Amino acid sequence: MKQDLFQAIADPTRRAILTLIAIKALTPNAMAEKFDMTRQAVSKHIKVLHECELIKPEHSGREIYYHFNAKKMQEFDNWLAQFRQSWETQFNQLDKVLSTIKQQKI
Amino acid sequence: MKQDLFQAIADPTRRAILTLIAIKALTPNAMAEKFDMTRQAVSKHIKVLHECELIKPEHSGREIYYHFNAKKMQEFDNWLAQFRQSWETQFNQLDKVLSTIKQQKI
DNA sequence: AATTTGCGCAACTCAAAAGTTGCATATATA
DNA sequence: TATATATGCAACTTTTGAGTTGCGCAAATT
Repeated sequence: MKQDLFQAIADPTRRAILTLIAIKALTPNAMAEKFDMTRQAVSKHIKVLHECELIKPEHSGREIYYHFNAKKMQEFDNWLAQFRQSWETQFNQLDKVLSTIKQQKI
Repeated sequence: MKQDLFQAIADPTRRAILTLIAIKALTPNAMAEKFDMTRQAVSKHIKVLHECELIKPEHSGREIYYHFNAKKMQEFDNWLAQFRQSWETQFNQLDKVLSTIKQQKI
């Protein structure tokens, strides 16, 4: 099943996995040691992250190191872009209010 | 129930609502007209978005205009910050590869 | 005052997702 | 070759979430 990017990062465990491997690639076992759940549960999260290409496997013998795929995460950044103008506008309006208050004080 | 910010944007309908009201504040009825679902279904999405403060209500008689809260959306930007270094690094590495290929062509 | 309209809340159904146990496969080690 | 280790897959249970119907309340309209 093709996984949705937003769905993938909705789970706290998966976000924690991403934070971990953004620093250093890890094997499923290494990840499982960090969380209070079975290896299989972590393995399912890995599957979701892999299917939406947020992580990439690197095989090394019988171990699999999963790497963070920054390129995919940028899609989230691109989605956020549509709102950046809004928040800049709203902050400009806040600036206006603040400077108005300032003037009233004087 | 206190809603999770990432959970809130996991649903496509909720993302569509955010995109809509980032342009112009809307009432629940106005939103429901845009989607092929009942007003109550939209109302539940509004509840989720409101609980995590991604939207803010403005009462006007019996109507409620929901506004986009840009400030809250910035928290995603803050979360993404931890990955920015990763993807700049990964793109620098791509640049290296590309310039290596370029040199081989010459 | 009676009716319509806009909205939220509660109970319910149904589907999906998180987590478990058990098993199969491939690689490493004794 | 036998055994231990690393991983993925399938079946199952439990939890969560999306959507519906039905209801009640408050504001507007008649």
